[in-house]
Amino acid sequence: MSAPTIAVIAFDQISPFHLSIPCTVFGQDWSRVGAPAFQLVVCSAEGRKLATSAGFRIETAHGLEALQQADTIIVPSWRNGDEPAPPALLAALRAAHARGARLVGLCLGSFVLAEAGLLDGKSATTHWLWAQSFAQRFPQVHVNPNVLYVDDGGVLTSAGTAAALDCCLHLLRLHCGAEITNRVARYLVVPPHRQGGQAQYIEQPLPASANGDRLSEILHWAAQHLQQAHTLDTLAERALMSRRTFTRRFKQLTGTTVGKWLLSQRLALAQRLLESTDQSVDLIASGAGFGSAVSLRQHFATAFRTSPSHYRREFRGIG
DNA sequence: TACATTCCCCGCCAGT
DNA sequence: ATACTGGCGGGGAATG
Repeated sequence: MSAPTIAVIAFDQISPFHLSIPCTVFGQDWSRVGAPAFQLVVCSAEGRKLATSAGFRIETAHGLEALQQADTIIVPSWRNGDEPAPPALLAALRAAHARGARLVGLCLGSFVLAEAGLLDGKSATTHWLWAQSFAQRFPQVHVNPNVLYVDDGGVLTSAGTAAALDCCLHLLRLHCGAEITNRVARYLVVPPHRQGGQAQYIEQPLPASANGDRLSEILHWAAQHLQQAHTLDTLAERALMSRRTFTRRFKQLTGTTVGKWLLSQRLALAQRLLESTDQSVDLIASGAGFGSAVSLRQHFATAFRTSPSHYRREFRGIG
């Protein structure tokens, strides 16, 4: 059986980052970890010589005719969510879909697939910043802005920028299984299967440490002392504010609420402990400030759709 | 699973 | 007038 052909659509003003993700996963020689070879073709609907958004130029070897042989076609992004795609590209995507090719829209590439009508009635995702305009422009598509990627029967879409890597690893997994994919992921130094949505990346507070700002000091302090119990009142007192002012200023600064922020910090710490230690789930629960292991499991499941021990196994690449 | 209790979020409004 | 503060309390979620 010949190597599967993966086609990637380059375009004028493409971001090198977006282009590089599918090229890294499917264009590199992964034989050292046992992965099969792919036939990677980068093609363009807008002429062979293209500018990138980073200023340097690239030249593709193929035009749209290369899509006729592709088993999988990846649209790695688009210039923005408002700009229509070339009709010839849309037609080529429809034709490929009709003959059974797998289609992938990474990041804003989902707009192109939707414009081609290939997402009608299906579930899809896109960059969270564009999710709303996507939903308005394509009401016939079920947008889920809270996941890293969606695989709806041969048509895949992924969320913002780095989620493209999760999506491409998922594709790789379909081709050669979890074990080899985990080895590739390890080589790339990313978690083999990042769980959970992109919601956690939307307003994850990196508290701007304004000088003399009492509040950001508290944030740092609390993040360093997650194992102990915190209540609104103790934190507010520490910040020398009333409870009401504290909650209000907190929301202003971080974009989230005190309870949610504490929870996400605790979950992140629990993840780190699961990844880097052999402590029991019980120990990790109390170490991360959860009232009990049950409580940790509950929150872990809703946030990451998996259990702590499963997450640990997955991370270590035995899954 | 059902329940009681505690805790949290936030609109509202009066005070500074 | 304008901006910020903080007490109150309903609705709701988390906890044990």
